Amino acid sequence: MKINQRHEWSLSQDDAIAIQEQLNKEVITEDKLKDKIEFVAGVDMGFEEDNTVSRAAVAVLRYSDLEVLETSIAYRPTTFPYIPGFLSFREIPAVLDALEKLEMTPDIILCDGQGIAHPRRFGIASHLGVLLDMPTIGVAKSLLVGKHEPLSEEKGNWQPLIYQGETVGAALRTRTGVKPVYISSGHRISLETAIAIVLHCTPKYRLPETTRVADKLASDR
DNA sequence: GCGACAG
DNA sequence: ATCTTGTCGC
Repeated sequence: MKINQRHEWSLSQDDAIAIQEQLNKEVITEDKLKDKIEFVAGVDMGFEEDNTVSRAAVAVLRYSDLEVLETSIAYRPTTFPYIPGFLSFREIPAVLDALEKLEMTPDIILCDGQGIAHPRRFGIASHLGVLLDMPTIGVAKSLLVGKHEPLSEEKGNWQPLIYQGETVGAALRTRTGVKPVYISSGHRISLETAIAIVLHCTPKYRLPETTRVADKLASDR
């Protein structure tokens, strides 16, 4: 798919904050996606050579039956350290490379990490969504900000994730008796729709099939 | 100043 | 994220 760059990536932390505070104004947390989703993509990141090389893997699945349709992998020198709150500056460059290699254009992307459940409401899912102007969902394995009431053990149950008095996402049980996952709108999607889509993509395990497939193809080297 | 802190 | 064996449980 085609990618249009909107800003560079070799930045100071202050510049990164400025970009987050500027681009977060463009985030849309209402449903603005195709009526019928056909293709869902998932991304997985990895690091090699003592973290000097970033690896991004993308998998595109058919939404209806979650069959894998296309995958791609991209390698790129790592240029930004891991700093909580700035994950996108470390991971998105390689992700864009991998997406660019794709023949297909997915209708929505599930990202590892937060969407608007972020100190400046601009986690990696929102950043990627705004850059591509396409729907994205943040699916994180742990919390960056916010808290929530305890949720029951059954799959499908969720509790709003509250941060600074606002609902910024949800703690969602994707599998009975297993640790929840943290969902938040990335871009062009509501929390309710995001939860429904994540549950659809998570028929069996804790994490969506999209990210599991991307995970696997990257480690099967 | 003291903790918390996506991957 | 990554380094790593066996082990508990459905």
